[in-house]
Amino acid sequence: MYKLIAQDGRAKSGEFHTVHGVIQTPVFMNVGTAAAIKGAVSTEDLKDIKTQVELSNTYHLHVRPGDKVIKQMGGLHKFMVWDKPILTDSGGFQVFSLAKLRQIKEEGVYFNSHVDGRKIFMGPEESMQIQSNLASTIAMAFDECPPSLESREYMQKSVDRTTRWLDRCIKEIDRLNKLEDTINPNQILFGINQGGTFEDIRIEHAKRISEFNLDGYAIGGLAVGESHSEMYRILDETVPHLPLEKPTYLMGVGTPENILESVDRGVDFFDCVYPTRNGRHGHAYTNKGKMNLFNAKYELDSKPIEVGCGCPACTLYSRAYIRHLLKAKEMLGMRLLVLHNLYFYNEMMEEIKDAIRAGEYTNYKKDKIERVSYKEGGS
RNA sequence: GUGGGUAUAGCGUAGUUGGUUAACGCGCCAGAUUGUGGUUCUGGAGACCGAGGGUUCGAAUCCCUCUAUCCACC
Repeated sequence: MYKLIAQDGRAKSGEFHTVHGVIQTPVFMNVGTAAAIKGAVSTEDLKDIKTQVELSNTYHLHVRPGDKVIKQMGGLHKFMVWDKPILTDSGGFQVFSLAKLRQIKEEGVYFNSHVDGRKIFMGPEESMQIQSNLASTIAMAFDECPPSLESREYMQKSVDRTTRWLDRCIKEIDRLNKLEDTINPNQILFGINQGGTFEDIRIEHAKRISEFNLDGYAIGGLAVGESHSEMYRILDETVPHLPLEKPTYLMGVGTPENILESVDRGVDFFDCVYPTRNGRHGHAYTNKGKMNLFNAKYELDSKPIEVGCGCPACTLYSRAYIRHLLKAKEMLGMRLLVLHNLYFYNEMMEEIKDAIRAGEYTNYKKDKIERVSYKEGGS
């Protein structure tokens, strides 16, 4: 399924073949939690901004509209009219991010729905069943994502439980893929490495989950409060213990700089809310740093967000107009920024892929980091 | 013309029986956000309290005059 095309140092580029098409890596998966990219972006738009993979969320879709509704509608692909790969996150992160509303036990997690407060139980089997109903291309294992400041003792307990849960996920998805009414009988499963900032726990866990011979492996529980240098240290230590000939997915990361650094450490799948959330909040990513389109200095600026950018926003609209839309709370303002940011990320991933395949990643990375972290954005 | 009310930041308001650097919302100016709870969160600037005079140790608060404005009645 995964074909390693090139390596440049530890940076790797591959082709991941799925029933919904080929993914060229490194790739940034565009986050659409509730089966939609926030900011009024349609799946039609995604074609214009080079989206390869859309990411949705098991927990959120289970709560609303319900995974059984989506199954009856023919699965997530049909439902949202998107025929390329979809990855569904397992709901494990919500255990962590909705921490005030949960109880973790060996069998799984008890949530209170954030929509109507009703009690929900989700364990490895439930998560797999929901993801099978959604019929995503790639399902994620149901894990626990503990805060990085947890004690070593808790972390070890949590990671051991995540391993037992992975075993149950594998058994359940194998069972589900063989059922007659399964929409995507070829659904594949990625395992998730945990261990906080304890590198020995990380390494041991990476070795253990690698033995399961899954189609891909993710690193979770990073970018949750620890410093960048700690995150990079954990990647330095952990990634070599995950299979080189499988996708390596760093969950929830990150800034353009985070991505460039993580690629250099062997990661080739990413996702992050930054381009969408920051877009909704008026921030644009450019090769001259980050811009805040709310700023007064753009009031009479007739240039596009980024001169030379081929995104749907930059090919037509001025900074002044987008600033006005944002100030007036017109939805189009958000939409244009989200389109621009996703295009920027997707294009950067393409550049990264080309650089690795050309053996020029080191120079590319150095130059790109300098550009994206330029402070006086948008001149 | 007569009677009454109101004047506090760009706008709308709060300021307790007169008491140290006059508060709040919106707006304005910035900053945050890492497997998204969809207009969020955190800061900042900005008013010598309509003008002038008086009472008082001390006035946005009390008194007088003026100005502006609103309401009612002629």
